[in-house]
Amino acid sequence: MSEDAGGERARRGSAAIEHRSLGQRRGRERAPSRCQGLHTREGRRTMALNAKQPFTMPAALQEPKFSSLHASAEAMRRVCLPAPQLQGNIFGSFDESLLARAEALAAVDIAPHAKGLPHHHHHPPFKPDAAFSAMSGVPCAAAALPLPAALPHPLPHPALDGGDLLEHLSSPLAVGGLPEPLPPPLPPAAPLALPVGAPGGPPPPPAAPEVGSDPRELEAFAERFKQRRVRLGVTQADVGAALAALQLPGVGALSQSTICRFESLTLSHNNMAALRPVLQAWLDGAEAAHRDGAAGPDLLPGAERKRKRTSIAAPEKRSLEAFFALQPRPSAEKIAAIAEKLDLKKNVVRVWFCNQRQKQKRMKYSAVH
DNA sequence: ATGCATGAGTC
DNA sequence: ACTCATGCATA
Repeated sequence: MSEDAGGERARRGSAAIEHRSLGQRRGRERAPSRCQGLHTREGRRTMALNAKQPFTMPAALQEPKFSSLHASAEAMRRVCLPAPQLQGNIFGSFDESLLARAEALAAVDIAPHAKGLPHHHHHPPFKPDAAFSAMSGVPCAAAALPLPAALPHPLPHPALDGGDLLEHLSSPLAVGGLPEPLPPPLPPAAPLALPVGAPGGPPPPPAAPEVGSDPRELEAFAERFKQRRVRLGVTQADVGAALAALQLPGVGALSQSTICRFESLTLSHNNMAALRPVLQAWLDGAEAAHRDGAAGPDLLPGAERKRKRTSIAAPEKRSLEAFFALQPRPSAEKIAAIAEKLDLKKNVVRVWFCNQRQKQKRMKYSAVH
């Protein structure tokens, strides 16, 4: 988080907004439940290049794999989770108990973490692929997992052990890969706009679906990608913006955030797999252009800032984490109760839980082999 | 690099 | 109301 973090920020402010693309809209606008002071935005491009896209992707990129993989994962989850929460029964119907319990846990959490470090956070040692079973409490036999995933202990049983519940942080960082040592030279030029018809025939048909979705492979690619990007002297934001120039069907620009997450493997497995071919394509083009001596980029700065970000204070956050350990998927009622207890908007709490769940499904350390 | 958020697509 | 892919704002 250093090499480009600094210089990269504050460059462009307009890249991908406004794209409202191709008849994707549905008449489904859910009632915005009394907009509770939610920040609004104007237009957005909202087209996931993931699955379920009516329009087509280039043959090379179009892999039913995504949609089906996605689908099966979802299906699995549904099949595996119907079991009602165990704890819920244990503690009876008293939300009070649950809340009190979690609060107690949160209170006991004497924050022994080094606050000074930019890296806070203690993630429960969730194995990415174990998330599914871990969440149900009743693991549904890893039988059908699309990935080689039979993982051991999902998670210490939540409710019964407040002490270390939030504490343990065994970080078995899988360092498996030993990618090429970082190349020393670093030419300044930054070729961004690649010719649509990339010369030199670098169209590597990622034909084999398995290849693209192998966690190990993705991890290696992400690392390689980053190194080569840096080598080209291109920032994450630049890459995201340049993606639009590729003009791949269904692929517009991406944000610095997404590129960053790709490189750090903090995206879902599906997302990683879907993005890989795209970034591969950009890389190929960029390097080719670089060889041919390309012109510098011309990014136009300027943009207006707006939306304010609500931030949840540490104590509240600790409580939320405790609640989450007890119940990753609280009912609306519980969410409301929690929100009231912590004096947060219900929606904020709801979103927090959603994001938390999403976090668990991320790839990080996917050297599960 | 990440936290909180939006929106489409689903269930 | 949830999941997923994404992004703005910010530490």
